[in-house]
Amino acid sequence: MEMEKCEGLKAFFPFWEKLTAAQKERICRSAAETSYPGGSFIHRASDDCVGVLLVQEGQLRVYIESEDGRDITLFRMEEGEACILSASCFMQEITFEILIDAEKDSRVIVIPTTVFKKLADENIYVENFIYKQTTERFSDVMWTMQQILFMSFDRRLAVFLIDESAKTGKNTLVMTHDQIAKYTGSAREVVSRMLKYFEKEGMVKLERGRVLLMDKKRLKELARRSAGESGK
Amino acid sequence: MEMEKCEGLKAFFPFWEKLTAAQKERICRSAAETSYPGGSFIHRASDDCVGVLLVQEGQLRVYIESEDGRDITLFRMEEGEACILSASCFMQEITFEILIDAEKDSRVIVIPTTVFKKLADENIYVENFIYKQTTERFSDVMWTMQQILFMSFDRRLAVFLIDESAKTGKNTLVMTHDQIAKYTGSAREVVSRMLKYFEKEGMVKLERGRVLLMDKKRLKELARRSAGESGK
DNA sequence: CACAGTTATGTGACCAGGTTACGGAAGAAA
DNA sequence: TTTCTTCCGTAACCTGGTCACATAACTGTG
Repeated sequence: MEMEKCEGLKAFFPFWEKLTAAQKERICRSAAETSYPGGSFIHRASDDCVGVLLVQEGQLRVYIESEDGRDITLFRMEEGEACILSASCFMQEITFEILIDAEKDSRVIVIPTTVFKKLADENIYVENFIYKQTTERFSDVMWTMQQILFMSFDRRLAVFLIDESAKTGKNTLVMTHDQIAKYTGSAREVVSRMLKYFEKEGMVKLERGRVLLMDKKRLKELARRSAGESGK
Repeated sequence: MEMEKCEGLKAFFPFWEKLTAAQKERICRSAAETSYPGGSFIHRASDDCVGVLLVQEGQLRVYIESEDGRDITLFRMEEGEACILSASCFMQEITFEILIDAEKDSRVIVIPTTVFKKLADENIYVENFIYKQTTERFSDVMWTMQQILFMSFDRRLAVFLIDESAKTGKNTLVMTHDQIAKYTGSAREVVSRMLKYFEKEGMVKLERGRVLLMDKKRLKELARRSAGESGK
């Protein structure tokens, strides 16, 4: 059992072979599997700092929050990904606060911050892995920011619908306007307004809790179109 | 001479003592000092990828650009700082494009990307330094993004004026509305509009190419005020 | 100094999209 | 059914970014 869990860890950690037997043992014994129901709150850096999260199943949403409670999704984590930022409290280099929700029912292996910190202090390869991962997330965040800062909302929404459809392999997206707003860094009303317009144009069909993509070709065009071009 | 240059490098690189003599020699010989006049363009990741920049004197502006030419300042680099992102092309983890300008006349030591990449491949401490630095920049960028995404513009501008005054130690900021717009991620007209309002309220005085802070106390209040509070 | 050229600023009109404040419809629970 | 909850629709409004153009302040030149 224990051995099996350890085998699982290997896939997440390229530094695995650089660890001593004792270190492997330590990380292995501290790793605990936890389940979070969809919609539940997992983490706020400043209070708990849960530790490194290894997503076994489900999906997490990593976001930032303003003083007055608005939030913006930085990126999402899926099965097979390791989230280091949830242990950001032990990196002095990280000075911003991130929050994490479970979006779907999720099963996650948690390695406590303290254990991971000790490992990072002992082993440069572990430390390096952490910062390298963080750099990858940096790129994800920059992608998101460029979307929000530079793209008009119609295009951004089209990009989102197309991406989501590609990811799930389906033409029916099961999500609320509110969720879409969070993913696209907008507001629910704005999403509703634009989706209504898309529907009027025949590109989508709306149902409660669902968006059906009716004309992916046109949506893709809209998504591709550079900022300057007209709607013609 | 050569030795002196090397001594200078030490201060930038905490991994210095982990290098072999040959490695020190290599980095030292490849390091070249270049001067850029204020306002000049230094770097675009996709074309040149100059390498690691060590700012000896002056100030650089690191920014991203949209397809239609709008740009947003991510952070600025000052004397004594090392810019790794200008060598981002050798990190696969970095997938976004950054650009760099000299803001003031600047003197910079450039270490070519190839040399640094080789070093990073050979020495885990060098690689680790790179990713750690990048993580620091990540934090800078998140600070900027939170300002842009969450703060109302009057507050953001007040924060900028106060910060700038603290940094230079003067109450007269020598910069144009256009520059301020770039730093605050806004547009020139918007800056002019708001500065005019600040002037009407007696908080600043405007001259061509200058902003004089007349009532720092009120500006600080404005900067501190959380999103929800009123102007009262 | 007169003049042109360049850079910096001022301003009104407009527009996209975020915010507020509702009302109403679709499901779920009782 | 009735009630509750979640989700969606919509109008009015506000902020701030965009566009178009005017004006003012410096700079260099003859």
